[in-house]
Amino acid sequence: MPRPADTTVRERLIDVATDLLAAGEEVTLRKVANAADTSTMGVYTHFDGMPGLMYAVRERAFARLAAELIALRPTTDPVADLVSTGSAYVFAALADPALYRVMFDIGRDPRQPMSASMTFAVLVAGVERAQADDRLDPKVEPIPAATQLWAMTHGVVSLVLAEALPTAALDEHLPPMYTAQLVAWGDGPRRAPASVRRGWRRPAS
Amino acid sequence: MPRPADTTVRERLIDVATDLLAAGEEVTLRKVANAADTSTMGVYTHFDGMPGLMYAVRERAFARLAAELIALRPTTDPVADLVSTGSAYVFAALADPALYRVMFDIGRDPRQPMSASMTFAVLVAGVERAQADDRLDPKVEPIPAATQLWAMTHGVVSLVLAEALPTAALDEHLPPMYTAQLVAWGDGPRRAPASVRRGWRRPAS
DNA sequence: ATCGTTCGATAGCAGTGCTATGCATAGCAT
DNA sequence: ATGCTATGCATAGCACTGCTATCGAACGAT
Repeated sequence: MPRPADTTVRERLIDVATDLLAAGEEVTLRKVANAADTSTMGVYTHFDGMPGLMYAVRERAFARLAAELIALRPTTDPVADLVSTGSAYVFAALADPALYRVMFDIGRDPRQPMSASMTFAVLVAGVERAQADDRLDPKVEPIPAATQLWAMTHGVVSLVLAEALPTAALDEHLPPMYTAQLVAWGDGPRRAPASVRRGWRRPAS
Repeated sequence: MPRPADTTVRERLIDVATDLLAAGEEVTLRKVANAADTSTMGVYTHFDGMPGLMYAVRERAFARLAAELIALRPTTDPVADLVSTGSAYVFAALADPALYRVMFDIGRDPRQPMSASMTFAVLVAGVERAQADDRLDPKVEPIPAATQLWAMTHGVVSLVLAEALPTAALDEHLPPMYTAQLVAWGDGPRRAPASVRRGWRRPAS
């Protein structure tokens, strides 16, 4: 059989591309190849050209994000956990804005990485936990509910990254949006979602 | 005085760039210049290169969007009008997805067109009208409220355009998000926001 | 009519992603 | 151990990108 591909090259290419994004530099074919100590052809043997590399970057970015969200251990307050998850999501996005933009920038490649669904699944599980604890109305469907939380969060984050809203908008506007939605899902009469009112800060772990 | 710039060229360049986006084609310097019946230099006399042209495109896109939203005449139900404005916003975004993406894609140009504030101002005015009619809690601050509506709408639209949500999400998820937020602002006890529950359809005018 | 100034067309620059071409290398059969 | 073969990868060149230097030409003021 023929010579096997040096699998480390593939990882290095994704690493370098991700690092370039984090550094705010442009991700270009030759720059990536050089920094990964290979030639431009590496991008074509391991990926389907530049779009393929960017897809791999998105895939890994979503996977990392999902891992970060899962790393948050559930507490005894599943509604507060839901907010913590959102907080961690926001924190990750702001920690690497260029990467976050790439994650949602399907150029001409409409594929969505499997890992994106993983990230989403964390939200769904969070809603289901809150329902199991009788904190949210059991008639609320978890998937649509998670979708709405995701859309709200992504909406504010996206506008902030687009310079359309100041960074402070995350602290000022996202909590009341969560509050309104959680109340609509039954967290109102039972007890006030104080967790949300406490503000929007970096997650503990 | 010297020779005056042919101001029609400037408009034609913006036209052509916008049309290319609507056609789903890539906007390239030579393509734009050719289609506008001028040379590549036109982009540099009338704009600050390609970024300048794209900024002008965004500026006009926001202005057109603001005009469309203003064209919606207020009815006797200001809360329903708020929803209609959102509906028109969504419709405009879906009518030209590539243009909408460009509107919020600040490449390395952090400037935000004045016309973006115009669009936003329509939302603020809508909230104020609802308060004047005693339909929303007067303690709600219009600017933050409008920001939240904008973020929710943009969030869902953005995820749909990123292929992260199906188009149907606009009909299924945006209305309940509006409902929850409007209820939180006082539209609950008084009367049900039936306007929202009616669904998410194309605005009349 | 003349002049001066600015527009805008032409050509060339470095850089982009991509492909065609070789060549060295790693695995297998012998 | 030794060929053979199929594959990874480097090189060079392609058409294309945005941009700038140059220069002719058109217009307004005088």
